[in-house]
Amino acid sequence: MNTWLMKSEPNVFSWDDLIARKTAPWDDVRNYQARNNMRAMAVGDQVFFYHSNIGREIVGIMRVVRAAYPDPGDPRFVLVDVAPVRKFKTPVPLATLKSHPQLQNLALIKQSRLSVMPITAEEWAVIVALGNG
DNA sequence: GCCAACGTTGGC
DNA sequence: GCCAACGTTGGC
Repeated sequence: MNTWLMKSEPNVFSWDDLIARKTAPWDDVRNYQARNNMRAMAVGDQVFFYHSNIGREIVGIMRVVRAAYPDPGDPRFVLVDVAPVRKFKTPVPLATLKSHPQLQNLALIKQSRLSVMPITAEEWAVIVALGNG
């Protein structure tokens, strides 16, 4: 199983929206690097849900329930379907990630505009511990 | 609201 | 194929 992080602006699509939908396509990714990461996802992979712009924190964990398929709105890009796994007891803010010695290589920090990125097993474990989730 | 970073577009 | 102009993302 691989692990990932995906960003969404919560005023557009939030964790609570995902809970309400139960499962939802992750759409509007219009960046090739992010798309390539989505193509590499498999059913069962786990994904951190990060609220960008408003909140700026990882709020929970979701899982991939359908692997990449063409975006009907633009076949150059793809969608994956996701479902919630659990919410963090303590959301993990960007500032905490930035200040953690074991998280300095996060693409979230080094490539701030990338919206879909891989997370290593080590980083995953550190962040889950920070979130008490 | 500003602006740095950076990806894309299009003229040449 | 280069690169200037432009648009977008997202932190601050």
